[in-house]
Amino acid sequence: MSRPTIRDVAAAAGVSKGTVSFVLNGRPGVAEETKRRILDAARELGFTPSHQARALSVSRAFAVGLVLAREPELLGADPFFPAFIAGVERTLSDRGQALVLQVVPEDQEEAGYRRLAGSKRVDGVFVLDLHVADRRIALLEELGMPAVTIARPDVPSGFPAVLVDDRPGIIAAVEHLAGLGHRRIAHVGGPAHFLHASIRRRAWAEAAGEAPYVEADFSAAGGAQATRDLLSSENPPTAIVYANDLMAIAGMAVAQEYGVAVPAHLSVTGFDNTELAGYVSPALTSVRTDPYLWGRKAAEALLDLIEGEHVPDIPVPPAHLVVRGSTAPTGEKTR
Amino acid sequence: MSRPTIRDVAAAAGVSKGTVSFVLNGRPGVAEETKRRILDAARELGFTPSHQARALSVSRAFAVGLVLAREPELLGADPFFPAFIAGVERTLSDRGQALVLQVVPEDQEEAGYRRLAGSKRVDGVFVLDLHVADRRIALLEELGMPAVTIARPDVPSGFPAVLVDDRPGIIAAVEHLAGLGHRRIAHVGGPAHFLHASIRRRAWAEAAGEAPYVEADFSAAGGAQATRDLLSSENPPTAIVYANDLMAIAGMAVAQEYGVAVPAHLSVTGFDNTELAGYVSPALTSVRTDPYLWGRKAAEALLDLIEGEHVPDIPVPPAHLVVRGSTAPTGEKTR
DNA sequence: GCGCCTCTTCAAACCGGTTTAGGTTCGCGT
DNA sequence: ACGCGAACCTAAACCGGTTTGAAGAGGCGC
Repeated sequence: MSRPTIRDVAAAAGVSKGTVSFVLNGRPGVAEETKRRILDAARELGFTPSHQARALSVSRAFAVGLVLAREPELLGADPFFPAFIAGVERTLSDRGQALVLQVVPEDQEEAGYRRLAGSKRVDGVFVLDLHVADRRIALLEELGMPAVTIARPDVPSGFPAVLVDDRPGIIAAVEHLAGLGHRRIAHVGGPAHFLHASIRRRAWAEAAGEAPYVEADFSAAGGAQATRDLLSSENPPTAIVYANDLMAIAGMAVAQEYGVAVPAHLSVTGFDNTELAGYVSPALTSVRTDPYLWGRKAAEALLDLIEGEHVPDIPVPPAHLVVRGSTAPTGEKTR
Repeated sequence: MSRPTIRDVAAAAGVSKGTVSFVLNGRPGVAEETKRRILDAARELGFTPSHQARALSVSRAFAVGLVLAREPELLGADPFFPAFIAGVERTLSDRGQALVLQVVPEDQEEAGYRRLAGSKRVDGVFVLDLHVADRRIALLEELGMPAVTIARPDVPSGFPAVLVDDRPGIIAAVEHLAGLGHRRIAHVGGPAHFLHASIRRRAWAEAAGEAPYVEADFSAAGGAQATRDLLSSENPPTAIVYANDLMAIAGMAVAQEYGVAVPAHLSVTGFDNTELAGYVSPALTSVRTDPYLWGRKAAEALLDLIEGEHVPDIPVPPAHLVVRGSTAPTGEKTR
């Protein structure tokens, strides 16, 4: 026999479908005795409401969407997504919702959102990796799709946002280096069109003053190349603040290759505080972020928004510097 | 105005809902002229069929599920999932299906599958990280849920499987090391209850003969600890074959800390060939796998299976050794 | 005994598709 | 002129829930 339907439960309990529906949704107006009979019958039959049928009648998908617009290889290296997704899921599964993923090539992000919205597969979406003037915001507004973004303070996004502030982390890194005597503190950033990359860069620029900047792409290869550029320049920096750990680790390898000792001749900081940061040599000073928490918060906000509540922006604790062995005073010529 | 329904299209084209449905699904028996009129009307109105309604009437979810049972932190470090998921998505989006993710604590994996199956949210699932005697197989059979596994040759899983053979990669690594003169080639493996970990271990054991083995957990911390154990043992190995890159990289850092030069005094190999492998110092010799491809193949198999086709197991090209700087002849006492 | 109110339950409509069992219409053979 | 089959299309049932309007039952005051 196939799965029991609400009709079977109704028949077993000797009532109508409507009454069963009322009981199962905890609505008032059903006699205690009847309620009990229905619940017993439902348990007896092992009834689980059909998600599809419910979705159709209340026109909700009971799912939210996430569009990942990165090349597969890069995705694998980025510790952000899995942690963020885990956080999202944490909230969603508590609330009986599902997460629908959509991985698309970087240039087809809009199509991804359209697809999710067009077929009403999801009730809302997350918007990650905000761009500087992000077209997705307008698109989603046009589609009437609820959304929550991971945004930065002072950059209105038009939707409720989890406000992540990268600046304190970057500033802490720069100040930590400055405190160690560094004066030429370079920065290897991410693609400038990403809001987070540009904000990290700006924070660095304000704290570090005049110093070399290289734009890379968050990949190890990009970090390595950027480091080569910096180290082979006329007046190489004594410290480099990287926009993520991956580039920083690749950068340390390049330094080694160039015979530049870390941290004796070059101090290095990362960003993300990936697990590996603590297990490379020297261990990487990095900025700790908490994508798992962001995921949880973002999902809560999105679900509330979908249910029609008014959702304010949600600030999360600022990033925090974790000092390890890759940073040291300048001039220390040990080794 | 809200989204147009099939009824609106029918009215606009002056036909019945049924006819519209026929045309939109490309079924024969509709006059060319009518077909054209209907398609025009649909385009005109910007009609997109409601996924929910279709799902209800044909009782399909048009989605497949993936249960990730790992702790969030570990998830972030594992390059496998994102790449696998990207591959899956590649196939799915071509075929109009969606991917529903479910992230659960490691001990609640079964509940995750039950949840996906119970509400008919998905038409099929992937089973990853097979265990040695995996209870999920029986569970899914009981639930009547189509599934595709990522399995290993000679280990029947009861469902169609993408057959990934890790052995050639491990054997190549060991033979490469043996060819360089190594005789004590240790292995740092993953948790023994994972099929892939136990198979890698067995392949290593057969190729390397008597040599130290340490079980770790695929994490950097675990890899570091295992390496400490090996290096501080009475008769330390001259080479270590790690079951993944993360542990290998952490291991290299430990070696450095112990004053054991890689590759001069210790050769090291990883597994996965993550991007970072090429950008640490020395660059890590590793075994290249292709989770993106596995994802694509697995998704194709799963969709075919759901449509009732008979699906054979799918072998994929074996893993391949990528030699880099972390391996060198024994006895080379350079530096 | 009657009207009225409250409490409980039911039947039916609805969500937006797919599918099936019939109708029409038309051309054609005889 | 008639019967018949093919081609085309429609109406209605169905998927499995939710929601609404109304009906029935019982209790109360007068």
